[in-house]
Amino acid sequence: MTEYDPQAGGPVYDPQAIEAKWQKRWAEARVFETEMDASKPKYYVLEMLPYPSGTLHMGHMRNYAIGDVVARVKRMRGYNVLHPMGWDAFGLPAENAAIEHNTHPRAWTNNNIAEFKRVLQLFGFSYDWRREISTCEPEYYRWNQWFFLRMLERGLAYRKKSRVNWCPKCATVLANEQVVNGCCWRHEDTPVEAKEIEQWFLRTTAYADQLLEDLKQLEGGWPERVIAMQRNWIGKSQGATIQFAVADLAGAGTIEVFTTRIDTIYGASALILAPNHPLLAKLLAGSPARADAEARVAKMRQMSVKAEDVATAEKDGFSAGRSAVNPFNGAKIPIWVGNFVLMEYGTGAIMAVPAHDERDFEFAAKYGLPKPIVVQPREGVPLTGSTLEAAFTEYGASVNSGPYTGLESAAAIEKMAADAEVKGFGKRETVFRLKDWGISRQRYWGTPIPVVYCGKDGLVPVPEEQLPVLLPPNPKLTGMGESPLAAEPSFVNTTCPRCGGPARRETDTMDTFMDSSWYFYRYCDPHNDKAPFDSAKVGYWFPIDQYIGGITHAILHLLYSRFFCKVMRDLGLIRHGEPAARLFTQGMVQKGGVAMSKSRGNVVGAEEMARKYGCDTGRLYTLFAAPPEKDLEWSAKDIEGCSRFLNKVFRLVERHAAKLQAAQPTTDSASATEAEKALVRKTHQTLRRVTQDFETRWHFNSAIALIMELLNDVQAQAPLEEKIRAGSLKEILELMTLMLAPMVPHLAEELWEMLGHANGLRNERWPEYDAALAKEVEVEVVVQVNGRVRGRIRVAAGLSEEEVVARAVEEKGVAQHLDGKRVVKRIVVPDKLVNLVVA
RNA sequence: GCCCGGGUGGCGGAAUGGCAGACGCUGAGGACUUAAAAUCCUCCGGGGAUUUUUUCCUCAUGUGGGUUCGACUCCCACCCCGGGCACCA
Repeated sequence: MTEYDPQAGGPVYDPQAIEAKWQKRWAEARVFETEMDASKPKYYVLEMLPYPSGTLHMGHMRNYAIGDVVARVKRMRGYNVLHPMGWDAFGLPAENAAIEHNTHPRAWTNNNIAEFKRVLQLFGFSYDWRREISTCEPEYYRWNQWFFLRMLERGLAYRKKSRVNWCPKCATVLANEQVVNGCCWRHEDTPVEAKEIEQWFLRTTAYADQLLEDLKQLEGGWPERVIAMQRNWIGKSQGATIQFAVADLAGAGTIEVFTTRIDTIYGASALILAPNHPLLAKLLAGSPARADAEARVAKMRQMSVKAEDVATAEKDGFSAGRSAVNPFNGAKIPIWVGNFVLMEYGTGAIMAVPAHDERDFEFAAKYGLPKPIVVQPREGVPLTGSTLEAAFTEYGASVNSGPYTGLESAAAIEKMAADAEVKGFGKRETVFRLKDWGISRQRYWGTPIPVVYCGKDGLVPVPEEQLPVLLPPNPKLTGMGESPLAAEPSFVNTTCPRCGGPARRETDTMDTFMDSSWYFYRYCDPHNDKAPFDSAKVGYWFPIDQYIGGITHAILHLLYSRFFCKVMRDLGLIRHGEPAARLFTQGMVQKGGVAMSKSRGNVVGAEEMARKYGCDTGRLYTLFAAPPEKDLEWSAKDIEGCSRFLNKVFRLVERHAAKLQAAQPTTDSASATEAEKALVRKTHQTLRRVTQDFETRWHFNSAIALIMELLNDVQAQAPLEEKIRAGSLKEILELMTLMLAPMVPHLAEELWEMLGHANGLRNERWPEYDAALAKEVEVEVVVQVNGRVRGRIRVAAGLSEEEVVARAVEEKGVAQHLDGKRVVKRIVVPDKLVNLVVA
């Protein structure tokens, strides 16, 4: 590794040689392989598993660098650390790439995995590679199928028709993300249609309340915004459902309406149904407006289901020609159909209260419906029908509301809901925004859904002993039409497990979020072929102590994982109710203001950086350039600075190492010079603050800055060998090395060896700072007059208040500002500051 | 519209009620060198005064108020930027 540098007269820092050397030693000594060990506290640190997509760039690298620092610090702290890595290997990009390059998704995926793994290993991340998993392997996905069957047994998996985005040219379902400006992403002139097709769903709504409630357990451990986003997504509303009888139509029954503002029901001037409301056909039967109405409904149904299109669409509606009866006062109100009423939420019908709801106001204004006022603001100008310019949606006092007139809104809601229950035309209800999780995908590269359809027995689950249902090896992939599995007769045609007769397999595959919902349990027991995992092993390692990943997964992956966790707990497989005690969402690495990604073509390859500067420098850069939770803009110049720093550290140690190898580190300061004492003090102060930054704040950027400062202080003491005795210098350099070890592990190992240690860092513990050595003997105290800095004095640490003030008032700049004035108050912060308040 | 973040030099950022701008980058000047690279040293928020390589004053952390001896930090209101959800009844 050591080339001779004629200028410096010694070996130069050669990161590639050092890194290869230590990675080889770590592998030989199996340093990062972990087993259960009851004698140590456990620590499970995990970075979200990557989708292997080609180039491993600095954005990926940052994520793993953060996790690796945590893993290495915890090891130095004496924890038994589980730190695994695997591959989220199924998914659409592999299938599209396979079509484009005329290859097989498996070949494409495995190439990418090999590439990712090679680069991760080049960076020396401290993974236990024996635990590696790949979700596209049958040994893994058979357990997706197993979980699916367990959910099917419990009624948590079911089939239903649902409204989806449909491209008529592709003849397939599109994800919301694949709808661009209302059209198919591949056929930009083809509007996406809303279509109802049969799909598999997982009943996430069965856990809506728990998913919401348990967020409280995560407070403090998860970022607030992730908790807020999940709460938002689950969207709990409490209210009441009210039954409105249909007037003048025998046998039409009642229309159910959900409302959170039952107190405004006396102001309802219409009922509005969703265009696909099941009762609509009955209401329109025999009506003269029927043909026209059906055409309008058909048009409304074609509207895109994309959220922002729906939100901005103009309100549209028509009268159904019928009326309903307000159960509170018997008033007849007309029934309308409106495009803004969603069948998917609540009951698919609303009561329109134009005076007290913005949407209803807009609808009523367009169609000339009355806007009776039934709530008045508690203060300010009362509302009148002629001056009402916008809906008043706040709480106030009920008016024109029969027996409830005069009640405050909250009291009216309570009383009216209770009365509705007593009288039997309504009940209190809680509604969630969360929908069941649609998992069917008409794609090849995913887990086959393990059910068959038999002409005689109907839907039959594949028996557990027949798992895995394997993907057919050589599919015809076109990216069009239904699932590629449907075109494989050898896959589709099977026998019914129940009657032995001919049957068809389900040809849809599972959403790949299934794969990533439970992968972290598999790491605990990756080669189990009898069960997804051994509960005892998971019991030892779980919950994940620290989960690290991008904010992009704040809802989908993390919500599905939480759902799986609760289902698994109810299946008796695990005992905990939340998968991860702490979550950290790191910022993205950007270039040109946008996240690095292959599709944008703005990636800076991690390998390229490792070749140019060494992987330790690459790691240090991502840790130093910004606090880990913030986005960071890639800078080629800043990484140069990090490289300079590590070079300086290397040269410093290299220059003195030979003389220090035999020395004993010493903390004896009796005969030390002032410079030496100051440097030892600085070292221990740095250690104290770096320890804090690692343990409690994760301010790696500040920790690195502190070590840089220490290095600058050491270098300011030239010539070092004259000013600092060998024992002290060794102590200083060793502590510096240990502090750097979690962030630049290869260089730290090399420095440690240069300092005379033969056994590497693997058994070294994180050092404790020495409070006595860190203590300042002399401090600079700031002197303020009326809160403004007027001078600084150097005094012995711990000097009494009286003495400090006595010294302070003598200070030239201070005295000048005190001249002729009376000190009315003085504030003394020991060893820090004096503030004299003068009148 | 609702819910989260966030606004500090030329740039990334530091400072968790006590010296605003640590540390790094960029830039300027210098040393070494035949030269370059590397390395090392000095300076680097604005305005002003001054006895001008000195000493000091003053303004400055999105804006305006407030609390406090003291506010980048806490409170209130507003502006701007980023993200999430969005006819959710």
